[in-house]
Amino acid sequence: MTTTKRGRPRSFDRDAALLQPTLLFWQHGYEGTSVSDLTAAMGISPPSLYAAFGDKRTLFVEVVDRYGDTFGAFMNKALDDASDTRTGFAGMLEAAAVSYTDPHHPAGCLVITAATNYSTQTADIKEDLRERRVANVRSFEGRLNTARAGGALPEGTDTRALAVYFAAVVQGMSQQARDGATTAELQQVAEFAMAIWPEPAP
Amino acid sequence: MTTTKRGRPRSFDRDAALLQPTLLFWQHGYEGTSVSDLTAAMGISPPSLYAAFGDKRTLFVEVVDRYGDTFGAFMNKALDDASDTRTGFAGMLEAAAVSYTDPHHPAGCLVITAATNYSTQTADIKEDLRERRVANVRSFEGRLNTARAGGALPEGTDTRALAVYFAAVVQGMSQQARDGATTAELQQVAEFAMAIWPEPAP
DNA sequence: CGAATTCCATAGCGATCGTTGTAAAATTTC
DNA sequence: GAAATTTTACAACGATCGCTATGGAATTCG
Repeated sequence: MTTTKRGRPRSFDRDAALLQPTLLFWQHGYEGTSVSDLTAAMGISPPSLYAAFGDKRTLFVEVVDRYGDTFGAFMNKALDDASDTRTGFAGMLEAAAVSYTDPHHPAGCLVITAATNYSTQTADIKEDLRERRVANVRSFEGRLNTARAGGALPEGTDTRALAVYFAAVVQGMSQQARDGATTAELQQVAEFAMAIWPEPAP
Repeated sequence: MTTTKRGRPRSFDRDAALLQPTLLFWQHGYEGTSVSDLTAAMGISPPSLYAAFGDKRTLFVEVVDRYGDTFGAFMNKALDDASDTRTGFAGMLEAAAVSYTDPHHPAGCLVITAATNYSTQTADIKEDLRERRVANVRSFEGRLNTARAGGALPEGTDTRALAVYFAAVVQGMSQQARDGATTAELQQVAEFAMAIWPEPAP
């Protein structure tokens, strides 16, 4: 028994409209993007934005969540799909090199760059993104632990340090992409970074 | 024939007063730091700040210049002081691990983080910092070229890619420091990163 | 001393920030 | 068609932004 929704219908596709805020927050960050910028890019008025998405913070969090499921999904996908942990990390770095320099969207990673500058009022936003990055490092560490337990890494491997290393490389690639590095340059960086991986036991 | 300056003397030490803006911009970034934040931390009123330092942009640029000569000087110092290029880069990464996690000042590097989020009005500020980072990559590349010419690196070494790699590692370490990585963890990252260096000819 | 000069704090400028009150427009229900 | 409901655009809210006009306080010169 579903009845059609009453009242004036929304004049825009809520889901499709999320793309513009994503691109703006990605390029300029949370504080660098004003509500006026958002409404202008989306072609709607402020009350429509607030009715559909809540306030600026709520919209931002929804954008970040969605980013993780779309533009940012390559990371876990590469790690999950690989046959072994080593090629998983190698594929993840390679995918980052391509994604971070894709000309169809802003350079780098939204989660890394969108809230590095923050006033006192927006400290919770930067904290939200920080926690996501920290969780990602821990995810790396977990995968490396599994690999070590399975014999794919030497017993004494410091998986924590290795996880921080890979996270740093990814974040450095994001920064380099924003500074103008090319896809080929970042692919070289990705390849260089894998030199750290301990030789597989023969 | 120097005559004493007339008029009411300045009530604060201009040079010493620069530290507070440095720490604020370092922690919160250009747009995340308001003039009100600055004057409150410096203990002076807005007209005093504008008379002594010009507008917010001018103050920021002076802060960045000064940062390069003080907190950020470790980088070129480590590279310059080393006996060979390899230990130079190793020492630079090691110094970054220590400096970026020094509890006496904000984590990470001001040049990397202080203007990643920017509105249309402050695009020139982010561009200024970007150019400084790009210049730094080129400086890396120049040092690596010298090393290759001197036989310290194999003839076929892609020094450009290697420079981008080291820049990415440094920037990733800065990000990790801001996210809470410890000195020891970053020192491990620095050590890992040097695994890329080609074996010296015997 | 008075005059000139320089810096100080108060207070407020216009612009923009994120957000919302109001009322008209557009739809479904009855 | 009338009532109910939801979205729309216009306009404006208080707060904060970067910045400055004004006038008093503190110093040196003559």
